[in-house]
Amino acid sequence: MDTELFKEAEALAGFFRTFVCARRILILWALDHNEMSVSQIASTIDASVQNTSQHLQLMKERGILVSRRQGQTVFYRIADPDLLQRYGLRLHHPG
Amino acid sequence: MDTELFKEAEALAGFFRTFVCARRILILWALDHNEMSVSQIASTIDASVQNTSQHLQLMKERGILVSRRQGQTVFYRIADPDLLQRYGLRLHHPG
DNA sequence: TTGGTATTTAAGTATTCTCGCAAATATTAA
DNA sequence: TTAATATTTGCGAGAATACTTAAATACCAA
Repeated sequence: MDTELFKEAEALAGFFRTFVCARRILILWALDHNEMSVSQIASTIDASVQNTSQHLQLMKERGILVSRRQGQTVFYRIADPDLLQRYGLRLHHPG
Repeated sequence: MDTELFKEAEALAGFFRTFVCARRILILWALDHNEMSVSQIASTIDASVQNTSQHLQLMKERGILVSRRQGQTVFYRIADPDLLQRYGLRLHHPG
C-alpha cells in the first residue's frame, strides 16, 4: 500500500468531514454568494450563536470560509465561489 | 427554519459521511472503472478482509456500490460511474 | 457428508464529534 | 470606567464510528 496514496486519501477524508454535519451544510447554503454575520447565520439555520461560531471557526480553519470584522460584527463568506458546485453540495430542490 | 431544508441538509450530510474515512476513499479509487472482489480490495488498500467487507456493506447500503456474486467470490463496483467526478473525489496527483 | 475458501456478521473497545452551558474576549458608546 | 452588544472559547456529556477479534454463513469440490 502506497503511503502517499494513503496520505492523500486521509487528507481528502478530512476535508469531507466538513460536510457531515447538517448545520454546516445549511451554513454553506446560506452563504452561497452571500456574506453574513455570525448572528445572522445563527438565526437563519436556527442554531445558537455559540454553536454557529464553532462551526464557522472549523470551516475557516479548513480554508472553506474567510471572515472580516467590521466593528463588533464578524462577517463570513465562502472562500471559493465554486465550492458548492465542485463538491456536489448544491441544494437539489431549491424553492 | 424550514424543516424540508433541514431534512435535505441532513440527507446530504449523511451521504457525505461515506467519504470521511480514508479507507473508503481508497476503495473508491480502486473501484474506479473496475470491478474487484472483496479480498482483492482488502489487499489493495492494505486492510483486513473483515474491515473491508464492513466498508463495502456500508457503501452498498447507501447505494454507492453494487455487488454480484460469482461462486464463492463477491465482486463490487461503483453504482454511478460519474460519482467520483460529481463529488470531487478524484485523486489529484495520479501516479 | 467433509473440508477448504470467500465473505459476512457480532460484540467490545477506543476514539472522535456535536452540542449545551458557562465564562471570557472584543468592540463601541456613554 | 461602566455598560451593552457581538463573538469566541473551554469544558463535559452523550452519540456515532472505525477497528479488532472471533464466530458464523455461503459456496464449491471431493
